[in-house]
Amino acid sequence: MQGGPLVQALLRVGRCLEDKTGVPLDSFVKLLSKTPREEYGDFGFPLARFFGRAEQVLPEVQQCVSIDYVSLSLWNGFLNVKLDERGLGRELFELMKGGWRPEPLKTETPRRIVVEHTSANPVHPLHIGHARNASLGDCLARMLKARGNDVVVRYYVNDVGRQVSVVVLGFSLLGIEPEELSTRLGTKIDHAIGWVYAVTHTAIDAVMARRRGDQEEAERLAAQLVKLRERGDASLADLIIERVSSLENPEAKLSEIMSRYEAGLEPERSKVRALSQAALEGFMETLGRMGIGYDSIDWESDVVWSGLLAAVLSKARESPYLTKHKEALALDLMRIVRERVGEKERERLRLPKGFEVPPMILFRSDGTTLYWTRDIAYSIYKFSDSKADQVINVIASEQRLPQLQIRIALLGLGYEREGLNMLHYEYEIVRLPGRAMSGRRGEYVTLDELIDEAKERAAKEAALRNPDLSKEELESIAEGIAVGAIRFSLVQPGATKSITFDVERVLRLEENTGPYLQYTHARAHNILEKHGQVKYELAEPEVFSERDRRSLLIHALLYPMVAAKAADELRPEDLASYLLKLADLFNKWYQKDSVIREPNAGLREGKAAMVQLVSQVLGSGLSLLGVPPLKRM
RNA sequence: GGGCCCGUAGCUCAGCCAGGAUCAGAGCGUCGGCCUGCGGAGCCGAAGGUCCCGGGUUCAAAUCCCGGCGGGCCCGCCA
Repeated sequence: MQGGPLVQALLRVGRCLEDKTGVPLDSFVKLLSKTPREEYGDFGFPLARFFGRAEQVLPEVQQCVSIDYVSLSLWNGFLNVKLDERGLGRELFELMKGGWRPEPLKTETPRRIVVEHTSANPVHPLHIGHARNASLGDCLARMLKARGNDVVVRYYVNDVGRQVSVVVLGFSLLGIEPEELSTRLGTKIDHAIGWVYAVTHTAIDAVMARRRGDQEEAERLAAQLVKLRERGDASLADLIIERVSSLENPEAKLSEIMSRYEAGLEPERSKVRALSQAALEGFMETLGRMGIGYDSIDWESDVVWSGLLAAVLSKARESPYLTKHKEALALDLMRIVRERVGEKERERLRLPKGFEVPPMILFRSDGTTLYWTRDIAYSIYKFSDSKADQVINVIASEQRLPQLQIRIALLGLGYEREGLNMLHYEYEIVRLPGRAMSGRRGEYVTLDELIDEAKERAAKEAALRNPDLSKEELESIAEGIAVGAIRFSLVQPGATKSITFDVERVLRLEENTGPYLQYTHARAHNILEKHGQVKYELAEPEVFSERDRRSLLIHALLYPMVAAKAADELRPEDLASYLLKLADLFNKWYQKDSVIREPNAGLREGKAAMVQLVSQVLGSGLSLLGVPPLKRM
């Protein structure tokens, strides 16, 4: 029985209601909520808003539902659903005996969905900002998959463009390989690359600032270089700075590397690839620790070299929307909007009314392409390669404009389906106190450091509580707590909230955190461990007459619907708050009622079944959030 | 200047999209309790708020509309 006894019952009510009153099931599910007062029943739906003559049809609906543990009533325009906990319990025990487990309700309209996330540039280590992207993206993918969709997770390696060229230039000025530097600095390779990137980038900017006479800026950058110098190898930093300063035209150097790479010429072709690959391996190691993986790694350079980009560009050249902007070839997006975008499209594109869309420049004057140009081609590829109905791009909201431009460009170039079904899942970036993080200045808190710090704290705490644990067990538990704490803290606030990074907050282990949920799960698991196999046939539904157990039961049984809704609405934060509430109810009950010391066998097995249910819900929900559901901690 | 996001307890935030039935909530912090009970990463209690401000719509507004104010982001031949 999909959804379990409660969700099935509620859906039956919804369907009958749709049948008898025409109120869509969707609206019912959307607006159904817990009642504020017990005497109204358990769930309420504001029926009067949709249907005036409720009194007349109520008996019909009731009869249509015909589930003995469900009764309906009307109050103040609300249709209230009251559950009989004994009937619900009886049904639950029966299901559990048959091996039923709570899981998100499967969708009736499965789609093929691509989720592209993280896609950090291979020029600096992953930092806490990327972690938010990765955590959100991975969580969306998990939820959508569990909902029954066919999900393909992709990572886009941005190895074409200016940024990678900066690192390549930096290494060639140093005359050493990334591996060597990594060894010399004693850091992961992506950290070493990030250091070279920051030093080179800042050195170039400083030189340029000085040359154009911006003394103030030059001094600021010089100060930054001092910091960077201390953080790595001072003599190597000096070498980069010195050689950058002696370059006649650093920009021309970068431009040369870029265009040769785009053209696929050696040695740039091997060099840039190798460097990106090295950084990527560092990323995957970190993401692997976080429990995050991909179905496909897509290289931006492949989009260029495979001819995909050329095909799109030739379309663009023949397009009626081709124009010139500041001497460069561009797409006249405003004209596309005027000619191709109606009210419906405007909404799908999320284009604000009256918004002036700037033209999209397709090429730099040195002939190389811009990232958004390549992104048009890649977008088409994501749809075609995965035969996707929808593509979700998890990208910071600061990129809203270019993302919108890409959607409009797709529309204008004849890729209407792609343009309209591409969703920019926006999230606010993580800020450091007082400032944004900056890869090119080397200002960031790396994810590796954060995990290690969290792990250390967790290990201390876990060792205190579990002196019997082996080193290996402790290690893996601490890692689980660290990952749980970090991921939960990044996914729990709504994606539109900007987060100011605060180590203390992220690593907290108390209520309203990932570890709190993990702890609750471990407690539940512990009871079951001590209790042994649940004997469902002995379980007495009467056990749920007690208030706290009753609310726990009802809340836990709602899980399949909550998880389904969170998935459809792409709102992991809703799942997070639901789980917190469940944990609260569980812990409150736990405090004053014992399972294994319950003398009455019927009640004991009933409670055990309830704990089993809660533990399964927590286990499933935590997995969807990417928080490891630990059994001990 | 234009577009978008955010503004709720000292702090971090939920509720707003789909206005209602004790809707003013949670956590942190503060203060006070609970360790001979299945794990105290827990539980119980107290203090703490003009829901940024001003209008409007409505029988009803934290929620919708308009106008302000404060903070953030974007408006680059960077990504």
